[in-house]
Order: sequence, then structure tokens, then C-alpha cells
Amino acid sequence: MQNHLANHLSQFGKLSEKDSNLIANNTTLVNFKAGEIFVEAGKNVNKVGFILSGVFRYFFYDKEGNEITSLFMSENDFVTNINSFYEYIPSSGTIVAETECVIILISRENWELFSKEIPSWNSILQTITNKALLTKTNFQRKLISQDATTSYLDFLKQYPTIIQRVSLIHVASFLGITKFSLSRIRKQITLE
Amino acid sequence: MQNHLANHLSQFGKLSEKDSNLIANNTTLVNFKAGEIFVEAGKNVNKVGFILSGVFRYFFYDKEGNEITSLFMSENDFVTNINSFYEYIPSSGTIVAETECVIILISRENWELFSKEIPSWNSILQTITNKALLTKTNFQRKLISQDATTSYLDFLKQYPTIIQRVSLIHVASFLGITKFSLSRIRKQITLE
DNA sequence: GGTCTGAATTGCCAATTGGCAACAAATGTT
DNA sequence: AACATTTGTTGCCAATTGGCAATTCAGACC
Repeated sequence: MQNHLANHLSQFGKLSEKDSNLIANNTTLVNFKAGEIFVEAGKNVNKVGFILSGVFRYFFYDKEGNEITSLFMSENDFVTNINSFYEYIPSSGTIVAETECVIILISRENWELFSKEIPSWNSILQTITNKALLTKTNFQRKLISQDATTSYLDFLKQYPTIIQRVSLIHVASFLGITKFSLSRIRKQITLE
Repeated sequence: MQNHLANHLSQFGKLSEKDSNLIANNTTLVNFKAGEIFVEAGKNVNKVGFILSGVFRYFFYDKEGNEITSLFMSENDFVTNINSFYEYIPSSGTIVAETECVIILISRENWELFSKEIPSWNSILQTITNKALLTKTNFQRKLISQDATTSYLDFLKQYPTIIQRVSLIHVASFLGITKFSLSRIRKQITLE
């Protein structure tokens, strides 16, 4: 059901029947198995996915070579590296499917087609991008100034379905703590 | 010199002589003394400033009532609460001038005028907004996963002129550490 | 069922950071 | 200049979090 994307977008701006059909006719469903790569670090990103099911994870390596997970993306999220896509530069990180995933794939060519042909496309995508980035900075702000237990509880609130679907080590990295600390925090919570 | 704004914007998209004049004729210079409020928490934000000189600070209060500084804005930055401005909702935080400041002020009415009359306005501002948000999330990511000393050194690199112009207690809050820790880190660094 | 592999937990100890009180320095006001 | 106020520092100790080795657990595979 390709129209899932058009339906989703129509929350943020008007789409005509024609717009909706254009989208449906110029996108494809793609499946990913857990562990498969959607975006490879070092390469330019020329595609955007819209997630119908599953969880993707964005990670990169810091100066010490530690793997840092900085984002999870799941149902009704877009999956891409915005910076790489908009700026035509290599992605500094990797996006990997953490579970089986199904996405609606939009190539750059079709993205540009939509941008030209669909009057509200740019405004809709701008709205979504802004909202996503603001949500991210707001959540990160908490991680910076809170203790680890509070951060973990906030994570459960904000991403209630993610915790069962990804390794705790990645959640720990996302929260900026070690897997040991996360394990102890979870134990502490179940004891209360 | 009102054209400073048009000059700055022209880095990100084409502006005609006419566009430039429209901007100059529909913006005003405004001065702030240190301590004066630009955006008041709880109120809708209907203006955007472009900073010619000085430093502004955005802060809010967390659940425990602690003041959290989450952003500094200085020369050639825009100063506003994007979320409040775009979503027509009250600002959750306050923006205060930390030093004497001079800004080019754009009211919402004139913002909309520019949006209508200047063909590249939306695209330019979208580009700037995206860049600013991406820079912010990238910096915050470091704060989450690094130790405090590294974070402080990164702060000096990223905002070299801010440190001399704002209280260290606000820098500490921005970095997510206490003023005591920051004081010790600074001492440690000068000893090396 | 048995084996293998990676994920998660736990104990122990170290390093980092926080909290508080006291003090010093800088700034603003009269 | 004298005073008050705010900002920054330091010592002391507590709380949090990290690091590492050993162990347990869970799922994959034969």
C-alpha cells in the first residue's frame, strides 16, 4: 500500500489525488533483513526511505574508535542522512537495519520530480525535517543534563517500542552510558 | 548598514537588488543592554533577529527547577525560538542578551512579506535553519558521549569568542556539568 | 540434546563528577 | 572609598559512572 506515504504526508500539507498517484507510481517497496546496510559511511546518499515497519540505526565512530549510536528510526519515520542528502557530501555514519524492515524508497531523481510537480512537497518536507530535528535536539538536551536513570526512563517514554527490538548495547551508546551502567540501571528499576 | 543581512543571506541563494532593498527597508536596528530579554518564556514569538554584535543565551527550567542553558547565539546567527515562531506556540524558554547586542529585527509581518516577495527566501532560510540544527545536534552528540574535559575543549574550538563574554556558570550548564567541575577542568588545563 | 557465539549481567575497584561550605575575586552601587 | 552582590575557586567527601574479568543467558546452528 504505497499510499501510506501520501497519507502520512497529507498531515502536513495538501496533496491532490494526482500528487498521491505520482508518489505511488514513483516509489518502490524494499525489504531489509536485520543487519543489512541502508547507508554506507563514506558514500554520498541519494535516496530517502519511509519506514513501514522495522527499526534502523545510525552510528558512526568517534576519535577513539568507539561506535556511537546517535539515532533510531522506526515506523513512519524517514530514514536517510539528511546532511549527506541535502549537501551532496559523503555520509559520516552508517545506517543499518536492526530488524526486518520494509520501506518505501524514494530515489533522488524522484525526490526532485516530486519537488517540481507537487506544489506542497517542499513545504511538507521542510516541516517534517524541522520537527524531527527539533525533537532530536530536545531529547539530546535531556541526555546532556540528566542522570543516566532519568535518561533511560525518558528513552522508554519517547521510544517505547524500540527497546524490545534493538540490542541494549546500542541503547546504552545512544544514551551516552556504558552497557554495564545500563544493565545496572535496568536491574535497579525492576527491583523497585 | 542593513545590507549586512542581505549580504549574509546571499551566501545561500540568489538575491536581487530589489530583494536586498526590500529587506533593508523593512527591518530595523535594535540595541540590547546586557540582561535585557529578547524572548520571554510562555509567550508566542513573532520576531526574528539577526545578530550584528553581541551574544544571546537561550535557557529554560527543567523539572527540578534548574536553569538549563541550551544555546548561545552570536554574530551572524539568527536569534529566535524557531519552534515557537514556526508553530505559533509559546516559547518554553527565555532568550536574554548576555552582552550589549545589536540586531536587525524582522517582524513576522515582514518575514511573511519577504516570504511572498523574495523568490529565494524560503529556500535560503530553510538551508540556514537546517544547517543550524544539524550543527547543534552534532555538537550535542559529543556532549553526550564525551568526558567533561573534552567537551570543554570542543566548546572552546566551536565557540572561541563566547567564553570571554558569558558567565562560566552558563557555559557549565550548556556543557551539562556543574560550575565546580568546570572550574576544576579549567584549572587542570592551565596547569598542563 | 549439545555446542557455539554474542549479548547481557555481576562483582570488584577506579575514575569522574557532583554537592556543599567556605573563601576569594570581580563587579556594581551608593 | 566602602559596601553589597554576584561570580568563580577550593577542599572535602559522597554519589555516580566507567573499566575489566568472570559468569550467565539466549538464540542459532548442527
